Amino acid sequence: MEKEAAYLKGLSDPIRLRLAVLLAARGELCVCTLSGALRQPQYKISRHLSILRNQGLVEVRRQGTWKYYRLRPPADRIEKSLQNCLTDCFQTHPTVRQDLQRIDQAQCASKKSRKSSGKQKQP
Amino acid sequence: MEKEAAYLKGLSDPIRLRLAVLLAARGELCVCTLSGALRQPQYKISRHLSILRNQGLVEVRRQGTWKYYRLRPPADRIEKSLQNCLTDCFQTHPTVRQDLQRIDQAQCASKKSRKSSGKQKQP
DNA sequence: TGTATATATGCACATATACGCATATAATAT
DNA sequence: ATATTATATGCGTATATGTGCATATATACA
Repeated sequence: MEKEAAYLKGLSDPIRLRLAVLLAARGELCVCTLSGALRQPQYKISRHLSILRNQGLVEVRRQGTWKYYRLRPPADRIEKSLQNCLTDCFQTHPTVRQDLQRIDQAQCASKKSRKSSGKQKQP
Repeated sequence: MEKEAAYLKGLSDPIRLRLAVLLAARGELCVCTLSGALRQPQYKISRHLSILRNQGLVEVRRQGTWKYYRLRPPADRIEKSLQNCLTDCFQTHPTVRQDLQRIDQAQCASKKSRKSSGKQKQP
């Protein structure tokens, strides 16, 4: 039962829970987007993502200087059920709605005017 | 999101997770039964139950010298979904099966020969 | 009253956790 | 090579957590 408890422990911090819910909602997000959405310093987000990663909750993809995090596909019925909960139950939570809204309005580099200058690859 | 994370934190320890799953399966159990099922000292079980209680996961009923713990009815969709997971997904876990088996074979006082002497009320 | 059983808790200790700050690493662009 | 942007991490610190042991509390019974 250690494994399952560890999975839940990964979600047992407010910051990490928000991160997981956002990833469940959007599939894939980079650190700076998450940092903006939660209005938390980048180092804090990076740390929590690395905790989620160590416990097998998320995986990463690199694209240029960005790293895109996503939920790892569930390994069993329990993980699947918990991820369903992230998707189904948490999306209406006020905090989550705000976080998602900030993602949509984000002026993060991956959306911002770098596009106009065309000086960096876009995701 | 603090509240939801705290709920998950309650379940994020192996002992407490097992306790919650057993309560989900059996509805109501006393400390000595749980102590026997998990093969953990009584004080440890009491402590973890009090943690679960402080975080609103369980409630208690007293009957004579025994205290019967049960899951608190879910307060929202999230808690409901998580409790469903305890009931649906965890019941086949080897550890849980063993714990349940020990409950059934329990020689705990609430099942034992006190009944024959009739000296204490039975649950 | 005193005894037995069930449950809870004070205490000390070791370990884990979350945090902020500064800085390191990595990729890209000039 | 240098600068810029994105991300990760070492360090110190404060707090939380889980544990074991001993003991306290509470109820029931003789």
